[in-house]
Formats: sequence, C-alpha cells, structure tokens
Amino acid sequence: MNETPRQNGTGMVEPLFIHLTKRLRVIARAFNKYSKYLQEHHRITIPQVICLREVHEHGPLTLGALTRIVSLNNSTVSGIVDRLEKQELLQRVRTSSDRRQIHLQMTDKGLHFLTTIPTPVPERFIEGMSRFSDSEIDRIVWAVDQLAELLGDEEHQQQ
Amino acid sequence: MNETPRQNGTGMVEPLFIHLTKRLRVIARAFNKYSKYLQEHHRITIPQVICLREVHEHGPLTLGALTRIVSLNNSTVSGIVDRLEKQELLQRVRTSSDRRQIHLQMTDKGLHFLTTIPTPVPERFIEGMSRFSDSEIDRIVWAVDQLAELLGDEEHQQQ
DNA sequence: CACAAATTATTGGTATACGAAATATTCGTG
DNA sequence: CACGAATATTTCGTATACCAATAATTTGTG
Repeated sequence: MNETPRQNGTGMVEPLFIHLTKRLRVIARAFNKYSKYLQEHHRITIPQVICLREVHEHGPLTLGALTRIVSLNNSTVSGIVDRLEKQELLQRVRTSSDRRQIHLQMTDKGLHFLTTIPTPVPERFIEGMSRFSDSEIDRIVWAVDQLAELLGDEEHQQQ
Repeated sequence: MNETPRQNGTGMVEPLFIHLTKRLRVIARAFNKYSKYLQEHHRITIPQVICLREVHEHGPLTLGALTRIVSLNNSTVSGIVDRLEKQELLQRVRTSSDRRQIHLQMTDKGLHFLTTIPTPVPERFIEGMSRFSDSEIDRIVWAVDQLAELLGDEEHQQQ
C-alpha cells in the first residue's frame, strides 16, 4: 500500500483531490468532445465561440482585455483570434491612440454567424439539468464556484 | 462580478452553462498552472503522475486499459507514455501472448520516483479544503459527481 | 530630451487532447 | 487454410494552453 511519507495532517485530502481530478477530467473530456462536434458541423470550437461572443457582447476589445475575461493566456487567445480572423468572423484593427494595442472587432460575417449558430450548449447538458430541482442546481453552482474560488484567482502563487 | 444565473425552467439553461463553463475554465487553469510547477521542479506533469500512479496501483497494464481508467484518448496516452518512458519511469514490454498488446511496467526508477515526489496536491487545495466542513465537502463532491455523470461518457454520443 | 522601465501583442517551444488513418496482429467464417 | 473483420497501438494533423523570449510602443525619470 501507499504509506505517504508526507507530513500532511489531513490524511483524507489526497484521495479527495484525486477523486475530484478524475471527475473533472471526465467533464473536461465531454467539453472537448462537444467542441470537436461543433468544429465538424459549424467550423468553430467552444473556446472560439466564447471569445467571439465576448467580443460581440463587450464591443471592440483589446486582446489583453479579452484574455482577462476568458481566463486564458494572451498567447492562447492570440492563436484563437488567428483562427477567427482567418474565417473573417472578426478582425484586428489599430484604432487606439496607443499603437501597441490592437482592437478586436466583429465583422458582418461574424455577426451573422452568431445569429445562425445554435446555442453552444450540449443537448446532454440541457437534458440533464432539467432533471434537477432549482435548489439542486443552486448547490451545483455553489460547489463549482467554491472550487473555482479556492483554486483559481490569479496572481503569484506557484502552487 | 458575474451574476449567478438564478434559473428555472428551460430558458435559463444557456447562461447557466456559460457560467459553469467559465468557472470550470478557472479550475482547469489552476490545474494547468500546478502542472507547470511540477514540471519545473520535478520534471513531471499532472497527467503523467496520474498515469504513472495507475500503472503502479494496478500492476502491469495494457495501454488500452490505462486509457479507460484515466478517461483519455489512446493517442493522448501514447504520447504521455512516450515521455514517461523517455525518463525511464516505466517501460513498454511485449509479454502478452497477444502480440498486439503492449504492457506498461514500472521501472525501479519509477518506483523510487513515486516515493520521492511530494503528494501531487496543490497547497492551495489543502488549505482551501480545510476551511470546509465535512458536509460542505460532501456537497462539493456530490455536485462534481453529478456534473461528470450528466456530461460524461456513455459511449457514442455526438453532443 | 534621453533612455531605462513598463506595457501590449506575437512568436517559438513543449505538453496535453482529440479523431482519423496507418500498422500489426488476432479472430471468425466459409 | 484463406481472407476479411475486429482489435491494439502508433502516427499525423489540428486546436488548445502555458511560459519565455521578442518586438513595438508608451511612460516615467533624471
């Protein structure tokens, strides 16, 4: 067996973490699968849809502002915007007086696309959620929020 | 900042999904960050640790068996095993009578590594979890389990 | 004004993560 | 026994996702 030589006073934390890690992996895989489905049928992925929607909602945005909204690294967003621009769903423009900034702007094609594409919500999710009561859904949201708050939040932490 | 989607019925499912997607993104990012930390300090990543631990726990495994345990695509696991094998933490062997299968086997170096490496649990997680009561932790586990079951893989579904 | 420091976005390198195609081997059926 | 179907793994191409380094520009300070 595994006698952890570690000095952790709370012995049950590790199996808890492993359990949650595996379940989160299952969830991530489902998102990934749906992303592939969208890509095949609508030539777009979930991260791309999310970025495009944010640009649409919050008007012309700098790339840096977008990265903060979607919790992604600037280099990641740079690549996503590359692909969105290649499809002419949005465009990079240099309108700011600060010439370091680029602004992301919807194109007509992009606007039309957002009205055409179905809701980016997997059928399974809609079905599954409908089986929960309001208070159960509240509890799920609470739990995910707690985990995000606990682990998340940016700035200087190594672990 | 974000209003939690207070839902009911069917019309509010989309904001609920978007909300959860964003929070899960935050969680995934934290995992990613910790994975980078492990890589820098111990030359291994979270997916690699998870695969190595499974091979250790369940004895010699075929690659296919491992993919089912960790909920990853076979091509993904193939790459992870490549990197673990390059560091000589495990090895591919062809001992089965079925010569299509390869078995994954711990090496002495791999065994030693697992006793040396600290628990693969981020400090933030341990700290954060200690602030919850047992029933709160139960609720978090329940919620993540529900989401995983709801979205998770039951074979061939497109969405 | 000059020039270092800070800011913004891109580029390069590595590690997931997937599906599809290729490869190797075994199994099933005539 | 032959040969197509099924199975196990690897390879290839693409899309995230990160950090570090780079490039371009602006800001701050002497």
